[in-house]
Amino acid sequence: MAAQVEHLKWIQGTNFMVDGFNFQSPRCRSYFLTHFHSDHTTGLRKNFCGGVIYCSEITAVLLRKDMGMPPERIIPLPMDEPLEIDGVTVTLIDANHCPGSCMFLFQLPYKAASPSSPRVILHVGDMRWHPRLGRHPALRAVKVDLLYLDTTYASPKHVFPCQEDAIAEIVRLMRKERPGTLFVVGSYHIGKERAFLGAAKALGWKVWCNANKKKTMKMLRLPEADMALLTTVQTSAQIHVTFMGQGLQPEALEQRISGSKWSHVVAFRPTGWSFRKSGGLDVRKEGNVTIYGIPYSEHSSFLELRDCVRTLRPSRIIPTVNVTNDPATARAIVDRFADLMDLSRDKSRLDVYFKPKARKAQQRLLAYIAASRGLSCKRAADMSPPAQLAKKQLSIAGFLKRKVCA
DNA sequence: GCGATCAGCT
DNA sequence: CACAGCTGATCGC
Repeated sequence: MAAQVEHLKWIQGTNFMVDGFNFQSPRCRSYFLTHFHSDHTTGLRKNFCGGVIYCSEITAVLLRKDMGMPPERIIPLPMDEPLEIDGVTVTLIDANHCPGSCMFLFQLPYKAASPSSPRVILHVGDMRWHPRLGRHPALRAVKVDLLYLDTTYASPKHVFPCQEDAIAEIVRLMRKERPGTLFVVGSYHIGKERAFLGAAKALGWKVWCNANKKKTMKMLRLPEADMALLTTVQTSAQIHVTFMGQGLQPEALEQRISGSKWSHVVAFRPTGWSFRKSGGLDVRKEGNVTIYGIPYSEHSSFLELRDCVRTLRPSRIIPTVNVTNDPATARAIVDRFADLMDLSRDKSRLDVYFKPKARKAQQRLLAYIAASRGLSCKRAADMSPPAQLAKKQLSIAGFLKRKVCA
């Protein structure tokens, strides 16, 4: 979850906001949306009037047809084409996260930036890094000063295979099942499409999804051949697509095959969190229901993050995910992350912010910082009671920044 | 009472 | 724990 913290949304030195629709300001008339997931559209409604919204063409279709936003507020931008907005050169680069997702590369004019402030800024939104991104002409042409990074898996324990291998694993598991088995693949409103389409393609099977999901998928400009795999007639498909939440509960799966021609149901939960270091399968069996966790991820693994940072060599990084967590995660970002990413401490800095109203997490983070920087826990706890922390957001953020980056 | 926001859960 | 997104509680009007 991208934390709802204003510092992570403003692009420094500009009047631009990225995925920050809940932070309206007269200073900002230009909003940028990286992709159409609800935690990035927080504060955005169809009658949003904070300013114009720049996004990819696919995201623009979703804003119009799925959210019902009037087209005149939306400015769809093509990928890979530098354009000037308010004197800043903006380039959209595919973020390899979900359909329509993009990163924004901002290049500020020299005159606007003071020598110490960043001139080249990359906000990745949510991203799955791939070595090919390091060869992208727009990225090769610049030296990134400031990188807003999707640090969802910013710890060395998060290793998982590429998507192709994760899909191959789904296919292998489907092939070895007995006849009469229905397969169910979990999905989000947008996302995980390659997991079920890839498996269906490999096996030559049809995919059922409900009418809503099909309607959404029509907006994603998927290849004709992929769309042809879809059917809304349940009995003609051996693979069903369902929402990752309730749809993958054993009771819901049981329900799905009760009274049907299927005797068993095997479901797949495609998420990076399901990776097992032991190499063993993440599997849950209950009667005629089997649920596999598949390490199919739409965020970068730790090694991919490291490759990203080593390729781009940014002067500074602002983590946008996982900044609200417990002491162990804070340590991962502040210490281990910096070490393993091979950043030189004098030239690079990691800014750590926290969610103003995440009271428990906030207190734990303060306690951790106090402990690790030689302050007493008591002192940190005494600084402000939780209710006042929200009001003191700026000064506390400053405190954290000084302490963590010292 | 309503919409917005948030913690908690999966 | 996190993902994305739902639910129910709480806040402000």
